[in-house]
Amino acid sequence: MRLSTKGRYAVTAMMDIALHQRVGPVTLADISQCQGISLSYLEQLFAKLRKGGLVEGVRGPGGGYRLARPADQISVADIIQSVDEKLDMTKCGGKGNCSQGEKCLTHQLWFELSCNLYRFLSDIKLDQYVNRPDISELVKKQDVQYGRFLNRPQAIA
Amino acid sequence: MRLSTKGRYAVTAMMDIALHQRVGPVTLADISQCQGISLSYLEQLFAKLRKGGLVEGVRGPGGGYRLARPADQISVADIIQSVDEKLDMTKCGGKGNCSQGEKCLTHQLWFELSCNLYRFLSDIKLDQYVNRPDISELVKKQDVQYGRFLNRPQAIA
DNA sequence: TAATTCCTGACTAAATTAGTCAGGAATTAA
DNA sequence: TTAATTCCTGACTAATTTAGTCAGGAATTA
Repeated sequence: MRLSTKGRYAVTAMMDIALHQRVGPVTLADISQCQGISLSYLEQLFAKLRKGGLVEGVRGPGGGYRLARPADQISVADIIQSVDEKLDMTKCGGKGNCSQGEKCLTHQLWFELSCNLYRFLSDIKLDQYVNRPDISELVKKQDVQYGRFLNRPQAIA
Repeated sequence: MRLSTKGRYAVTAMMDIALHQRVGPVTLADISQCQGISLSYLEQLFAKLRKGGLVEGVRGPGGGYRLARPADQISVADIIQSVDEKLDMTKCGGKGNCSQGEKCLTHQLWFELSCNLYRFLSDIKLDQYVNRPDISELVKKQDVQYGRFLNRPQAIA
C-alpha cells in the first residue's frame, strides 16, 4: 500500500467523474484542464483504472468515462490499488522469506500495518464527498469558471 | 503524507532500535546487516531522523543510535514525516490557491484525507510492538542468527 | 594511540513519476 | 458517408525520487 502523488492523481480524477457523472460521461480532456493533469498521463492512469474494473470508457462525441459501479462502492483503497499495483508493504511481498528463509523481524509489523491502512482507506468511499452540500456548491461554481459542458446541451437542461 | 519504501526503511530501522535498545545504543552497521539496508543509505535517513529529533547518536566504540524519547512517544507518523518532509497531500501544499487563486475541487477532500491518515498513523507507537511476546521471541532468535552483540559483553549479561 | 562509530558531502545508478508524440478504433451528428 | 469527437495504444523522453557508493573527518572509548 504505497501512497504517492500518482495515487492522488488517480483519486482526484475519479472524484471528478463522481462529482459530474449525473450529466453523463466525463472526458479526460475536461479532467485534464480542470485538475491540471496532462492528458496523456491521465490516459495511462485510466488504462489501469479500466483494467481494475473501476471505470468504463464511452467512445465518440458525447463520450468520456463513467464509473463502472455506484460511487458508494468505490473506495480510495480500490483506486490506489489499481494504479499502484502492490498493496502490501512487506519487503518480501508477503512470502515471509525476507530473512534467510524466515520472516524478518519487521515482517509482522508491516503486515499488520498494511492491513490496518488498507482497511482505513477501504472505508472511504467516493460518494461520501459527492453528496456534501459544501462540495457540490464548489463544483457548480468551478464548472462555470472552466466553461465545462459548453458542448453538452443536455448538461445545461 | 506520502507513504513509500523510504518511509518503510525508516520505520523498520527505528523499530530495530526500539527492540534492542535495552542493551544500549544500536549501530547502523547492525541494522544494515539485519534489515538488508545499505549502510550509507541508512546514514542519510538517520541524518533526517536526527534533525527530526527522534534519535540521538553516540559516537565511539560501544556507540550507535538510541531513541531520543520513550518508544511510547514515537509514532509511525513522526518517523515518516521526518524522512519524507511534506505531510499534506493537497496539490498546493495547503495554501488553497490550487485553482486560479481559489481552492481546487479536491483540495478539501485531500486536506481531510491527509488529516485522517495522519491521525491514524499517529496512533501507532513503536512500543506497541516492542512489548509483544511473539515479537520479542523472534528478536532473540534472530539476534543469535546474526551474531548480534558479540562485541558487547554487557549485552549478554 | 588505535579502534570504533557517528557524521558529512559529493557523486552515481536505478526506479518511479510525469509528460510527449504519433497514430488507430469506435461512435455520433451533420 | 463524412467529419468530428473521444477513447485507446505503444513507444519514447524528461524529471524526480529512491537507493547506493565513496572518501574522508570528528568524537569517543579502551
